[in-house]
Amino acid sequence: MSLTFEGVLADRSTWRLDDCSIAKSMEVVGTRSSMLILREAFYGTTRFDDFTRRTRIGDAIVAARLKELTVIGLFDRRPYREPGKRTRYEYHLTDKGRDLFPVVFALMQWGNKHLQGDDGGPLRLVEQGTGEAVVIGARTVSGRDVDPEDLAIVAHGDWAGPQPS
Amino acid sequence: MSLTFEGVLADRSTWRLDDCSIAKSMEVVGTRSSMLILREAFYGTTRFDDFTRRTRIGDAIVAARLKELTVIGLFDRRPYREPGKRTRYEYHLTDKGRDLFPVVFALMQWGNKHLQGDDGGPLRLVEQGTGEAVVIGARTVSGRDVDPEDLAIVAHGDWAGPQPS
DNA sequence: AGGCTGGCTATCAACTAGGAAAGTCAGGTG
DNA sequence: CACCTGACTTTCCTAGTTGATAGCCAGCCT
Repeated sequence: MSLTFEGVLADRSTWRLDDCSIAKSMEVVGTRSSMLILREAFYGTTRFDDFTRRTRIGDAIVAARLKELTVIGLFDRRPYREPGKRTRYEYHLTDKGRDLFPVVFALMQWGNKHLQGDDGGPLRLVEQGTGEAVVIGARTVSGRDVDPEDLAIVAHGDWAGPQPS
Repeated sequence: MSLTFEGVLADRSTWRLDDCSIAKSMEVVGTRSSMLILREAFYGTTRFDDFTRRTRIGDAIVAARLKELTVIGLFDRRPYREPGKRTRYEYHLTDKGRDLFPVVFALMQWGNKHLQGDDGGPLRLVEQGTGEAVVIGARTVSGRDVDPEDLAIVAHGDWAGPQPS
């Protein structure tokens, strides 16, 4: 499989990628600790000590990452107060953070398949209710699955539907 | 959104994740340089100097990564020879490497939406032929889209379809 | 008031990622 | 044969990630 380039991109020797979104994303969330904290957040964790216990990452790093991810806008920091305790903060995923869902679970899916024993790793994603296995993959906005062979890359603003050949 | 845990996982306080596939995946491909090299590989690049030019990563790092990713089994190293040149090697994605497709393009999708200007970044994925926009997301193996709200996590071997309530 | 607890903060050291630049080496060219 | 080129390799250096350990401080408890 290799992707097809459409339009102005067709000749690969005439352009180079400057503003790569993949590179930018990696600079924001491209660390093990960020990913594990995000994993926990998807699992419903919101409090500092739960993050540290469940990820087994040191508290200094968790504190630094939560701050950083909050500044970037992946977490929303909300005060809460338990009876008899002072005010603390909970960290809730924002929409921007939730949108990382495919990234985090595509990593899990790949690790389950290729880095674990034959059992396929400890956890799996299923649909609630039916229990049907869930996969992270490509589909068109209208909901059809897309075979990886049939994918193409276009430049922004360089596509007006299929061209007559 | 936070995921539901099914079966033995239901009480979050009784278990801790040891063998996390996300952590394992990040240790293998969790660097900017690996991701950019994979990006180029999906774009069809196979040769050393094309990787260095198109990713703008130094040759030392590209060499180290290609070797490492080949050892891990993401690339297959094949000799080739151009007329008047000596034998060189091309790096082709294996199935294991190709399976990282959702990871790489989920990162691109997220970066396009959240880290670029209003234009949404330089490149987009479409279906070849129809030109319809493509998204990376969750669906059941039978092909239905799954709303992130309706996802659940189960432990391996701990699910036999929906239970009577 | 004084001690304790929990959520951070600060410091230090080990390790890794990455850029730059020079070195190596097979093999083709003059 | 000497030279050159392209594909790496090696070395050096800087910056960032991580773990470990210790410190800080608000506010509850006695």
